[in-house]
This record gives sequence, C-alpha cells and structure tokens, in this order.
Amino acid sequence: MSHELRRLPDSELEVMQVIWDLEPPAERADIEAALAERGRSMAQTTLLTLLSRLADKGFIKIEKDGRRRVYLPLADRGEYQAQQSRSFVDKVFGGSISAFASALCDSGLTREEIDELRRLLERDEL
Amino acid sequence: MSHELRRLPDSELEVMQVIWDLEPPAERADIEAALAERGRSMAQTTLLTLLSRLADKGFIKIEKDGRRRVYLPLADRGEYQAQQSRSFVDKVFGGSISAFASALCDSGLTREEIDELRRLLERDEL
DNA sequence: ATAGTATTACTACAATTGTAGAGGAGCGTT
DNA sequence: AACGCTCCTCTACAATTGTAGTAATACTAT
Repeated sequence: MSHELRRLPDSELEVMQVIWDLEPPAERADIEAALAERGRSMAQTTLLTLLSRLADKGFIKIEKDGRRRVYLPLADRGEYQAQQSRSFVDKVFGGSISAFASALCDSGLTREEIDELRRLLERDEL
Repeated sequence: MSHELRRLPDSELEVMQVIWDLEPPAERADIEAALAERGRSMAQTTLLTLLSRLADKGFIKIEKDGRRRVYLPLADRGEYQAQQSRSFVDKVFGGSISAFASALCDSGLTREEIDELRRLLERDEL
C-alpha cells in the first residue's frame, strides 16, 4: 500500500500541506486563501503550475467539475511524513536516531517540547 | 558564529559527510575512497565538481599544496544538523516536534531505538 | 628532454524547481 | 450577440542539481 513517496520540493510541499489541511474537496480559491494566510501567496498561474506538478507526481487528483476544478489529496500525509523522516535521519545523521535527537535538542527545543517528546515515547509501545 | 547554512542537495551532502568523517586535511583520494566504501562512487570529475560547489557555498575550503589539494571542512556538522532538523520539522510537520517523533516511530523505529531516544531525552538538561 | 601519468579546471547538458506571462474557453450581463 | 471577468492550459525562463567529458597542467620515470 505504501508507494514510495518522492520528496517534494519546498514550494510543492507547501501547497500539499494546505490541501491536506483543508476539508476536501478543495477549490483553487481555498488553497490560494490558505496559502495567503500562511504568508505564502504567489501568482495564480504559479499555484496552478504547482498543482499540476503535484498531480503528475501522483500526490493529488484534479477533478473537473465544469469550469471549476477540485483538488483531492491522494497521498497520505502520515505516510509521507514517516517516509521523509526516515530518509532525513538517514541522509543527515547516517541513520542514527540518537544523533538526531541530540541535534534536535541543540536546535533549541524548549523544556516543554522535550517533556512532550518523552511522554510520547513512553506511551508508545509499537 | 552561526551563519545560515543552506540546505545541501543530496549529492553534495554525501560528500560533505565524508569530509566531516575523515580526519582533516582530507585529500581527494581519501574522499573518493570513503565514498566508494559507502557504495557511492562517482566519476572523479563529478566529485571535483561537487567539491568546488561546496567551496562556493562556503562549506569547505580548498587549500592548494602544489599539485595536490586538501579539502577542509569550514561548516560545523552539528550546526548544520541542528539547523536542518529544525527546518525539516518546520516544513514537514509545521513545527510540531511531537508529530515528528510519532512519525519517526511509524517509520519503523526499533524498540531499542525508542529506548535510546528516551534515555537521551531524560539525561538532557539543555 | 620526452612521454606517460595523475590531478584539477573548464565546459556541457538534461532534469528539476521557482516563478509567472499569454492566450483560450466558459459564463454572466447587458 | 458582444464584452468582460474568471479560470485554466501552455509556454517560458533562469537557477539549481546530478553527472561527466575534454583540455590543461604538473610530476615521474626514463
């Protein structure tokens, strides 16, 4: 079930994130608004380009409903996140989870974040 | 002291990793060998290209010692890792560390890795 | 000095990414 | 029916990335 989900370039990922956030089906205007809210507005045609690239890569499906289109997520967010996390730790930390964890701490985790993380791990039985 | 360290493309990062691993000063042959060991060999000219790109980006310094060159790391590995970790979590998880952690668990952490992580967090006092 | 050898610099080129203009097609309004 | 507004498709273009060939340079052993 889990296809390989290729890493998305930053701009496409940002679009994908809002699509995941929005209640599907999302229209272009919704996506545009959501992006603007996050301070990431762009020319309409730019957005359209990114959307069709996402469709080419199999991350979304573009459904034609007359003149308007709706944009539906196909890829699963959690799966994408899991795969990218693993691949990030592999590339940047040679696969060492603990090295990653200490880097995270160095990168300015707050006490609260650390506690939260710890709680999470304690609960996790996997 | 902490300049912004731009994200390196995969191929450059792999070269950078071996430079960080090797005892400086590293010569081209050393780097080549180390890369081959990790199953990441490439044409000599390709490696040279990547090295000069790394130099352009300020990650390494190329010192001329007659005909041979030595390649010295300038960027700090820990700093790079910390910055990239933070930026990864921001982009992929909207900044949520705990979301990142649970994705990591989903991506197939072993029991041991989880325990190790937990130990690390418990010890860490920031 | 000569020729072979090793090493690096220069050039190249296709694929990807970030960004957007130009133009066609549908629809509401007059 | 013609006009304009909206929305989308096509095309474009520079920068970056992955990869490597060719040429220049310098060293080594004869």
